[in-house]
Amino acid sequence: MRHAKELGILREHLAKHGLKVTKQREVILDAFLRNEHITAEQLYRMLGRHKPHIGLATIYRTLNLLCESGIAQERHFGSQTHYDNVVHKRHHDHMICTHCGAIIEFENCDIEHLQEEVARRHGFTITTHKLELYGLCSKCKN
Amino acid sequence: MRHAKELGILREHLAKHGLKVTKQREVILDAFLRNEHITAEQLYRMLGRHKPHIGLATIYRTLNLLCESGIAQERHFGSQTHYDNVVHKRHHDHMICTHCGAIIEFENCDIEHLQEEVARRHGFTITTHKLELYGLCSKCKN
DNA sequence: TACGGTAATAATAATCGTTCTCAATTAGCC
DNA sequence: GGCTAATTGAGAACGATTATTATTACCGTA
Repeated sequence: MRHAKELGILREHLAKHGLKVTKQREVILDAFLRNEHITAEQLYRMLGRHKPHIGLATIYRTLNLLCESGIAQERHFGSQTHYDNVVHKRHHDHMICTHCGAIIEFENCDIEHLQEEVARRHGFTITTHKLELYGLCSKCKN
Repeated sequence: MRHAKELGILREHLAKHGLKVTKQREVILDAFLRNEHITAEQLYRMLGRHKPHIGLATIYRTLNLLCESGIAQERHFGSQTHYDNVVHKRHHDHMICTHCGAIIEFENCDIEHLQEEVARRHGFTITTHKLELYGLCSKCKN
């Protein structure tokens, strides 16, 4: 079975809240984990011809469960909500080209350390963060 | 006249794009600048009993103009879009308590320098950025 | 000051992403 | 296997934002 680790995390989260493990939830988890980040709509189309048809509402419900259990993280970008895979992949931030829409990922430990420092100074405990740089990518500078 | 500087910026932006200066735009700009950050809905209620009634659509249109001209910056938070005043106030980022919803502002030059460095490494030119730290504020740690 | 072209407005309808409702189905414990 | 509560899919509903449209306001020019 693929994604055994994440399936375990999800099962545990469901058990802890008296919820049930269903075929749909397993299918959605599996499809979700094949991508870095994805929207509900994309998942819906991706699972379009799956044997038991999966409704859009179920996908939204399940993505929310994945967020609660720490497998996914939601990010508001444009009009849609994107869901990031945060288990296998290290945390990363984004540079977004305001001209062509390109998204460049990066990670920087120094920045994260400074964030921790700022938070400590305010008695704040960080659980997660979001950093987005907007501007022009190398191709669009002309 | 209050907010003469920002009015000048807006007028210039409008002129450059063949758009017109209207009473509504001046009123909305003025009301917008009285706050650190605000939503379209809040502005709408705030201007509810203004002499020429101002429609919600006009507020959205004008806020978009303010963003284009660099006077405002939009931020997606929860389901609504918040608009930040960025002319008088220095750029600042936010710590958001996921328990009580408190928003703590901060600014940190070192982080911004590191952002520039990362961007340079990717041939990216930053025009603006957004940094949000999520977690628990000092009051909610219990 | 009046004119004329064009943009802006208010009201409303429409759109889009997301959530809710509800009857039918299914998981998980006895 | 059967009970009970959770889950599902379909479509309606929702809320924030944008488009439409007839009317009004701006502003350069005469």
